[in-house]
Amino acid sequence: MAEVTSGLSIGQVADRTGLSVHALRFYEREGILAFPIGRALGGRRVYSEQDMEWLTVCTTLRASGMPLPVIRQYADLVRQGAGNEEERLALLRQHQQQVIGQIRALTDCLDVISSKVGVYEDHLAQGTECLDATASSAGSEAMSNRP
Amino acid sequence: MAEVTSGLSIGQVADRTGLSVHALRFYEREGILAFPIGRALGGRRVYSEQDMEWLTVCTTLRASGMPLPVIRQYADLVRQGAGNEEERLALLRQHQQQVIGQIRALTDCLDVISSKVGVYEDHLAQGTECLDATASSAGSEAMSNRP
DNA sequence: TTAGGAGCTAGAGTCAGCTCTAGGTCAAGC
DNA sequence: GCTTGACCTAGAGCTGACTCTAGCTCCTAA
Repeated sequence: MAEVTSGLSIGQVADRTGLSVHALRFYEREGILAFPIGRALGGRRVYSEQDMEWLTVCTTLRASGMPLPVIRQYADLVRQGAGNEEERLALLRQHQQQVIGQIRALTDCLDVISSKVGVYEDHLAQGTECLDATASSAGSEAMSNRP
Repeated sequence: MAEVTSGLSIGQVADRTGLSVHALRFYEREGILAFPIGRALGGRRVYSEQDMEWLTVCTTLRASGMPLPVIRQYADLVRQGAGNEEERLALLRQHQQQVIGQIRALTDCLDVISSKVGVYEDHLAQGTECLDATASSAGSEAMSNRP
């Protein structure tokens, strides 16, 4: 394999992606990177534009909760080259649905949390004590639902 | 301490909350539960309505990413009783902001993922091969931005 | 020419959040 | 009386995703 002379060092890539140097090496070992990283004289890694783009994709997938084994699967498909686009699309669509689900779940949690915040704000504004031990609006609602 | 006779067994609570029996015991050991769980003859746990409400709060907080040490902090405040409502409110508000941040971040990720899904769909619909090796829209955009 | 800094590999360690195991109690049903 | 099943405690083990260490190389600048 020819030695690469232009590109970014692992430290520069760490700075730009926000990943640690350790994590970058770890990703490579784990087969998360779609393309073999070039090497300079002395065996140092040299990252190309394409590698940076791929890392951006990886960090997006990771940040949205895709596990490393699934990212590796996707990287494998990309590495194999043209012809498996349906599979890649299926994988992405599945993750898309999961992210939509995550957002929905978080939004539901946010509603509960916001209503608890509201309950505490009201109590504090009125200078009253919280009657309910957990000051949970769910609790008070459950109470008021009783006959 | 008096023995409790009415309430739910740990198995029933596990069924209702979706937490495992192991997790319920673990939470108790870790001080996650705001109130001491009653015990029946033989030392078996008996969960009250209040415990169930608290567990609902806990699962909401956990599901939205609050770490166990923070939930314990909150439980400590609740255990201490009235007088620290400002602290509880501050803790909840901080978490509320974090959840809002999480939703925003996930929404950003979803945009990227959806645009990649779109790219693949277009390629497959047109029967063309992906020119870009990662088939990333970000990649093609970067290309078209070049002079 | 030597000190410092960035990089290398292989492999061990860490952390959160459970999850499981071993070895026991206890109540109900056959 | 015996088995079964749900529960108990203390503590070890597991998983995912890094993160760190030891011991090395290589380049650059004083």
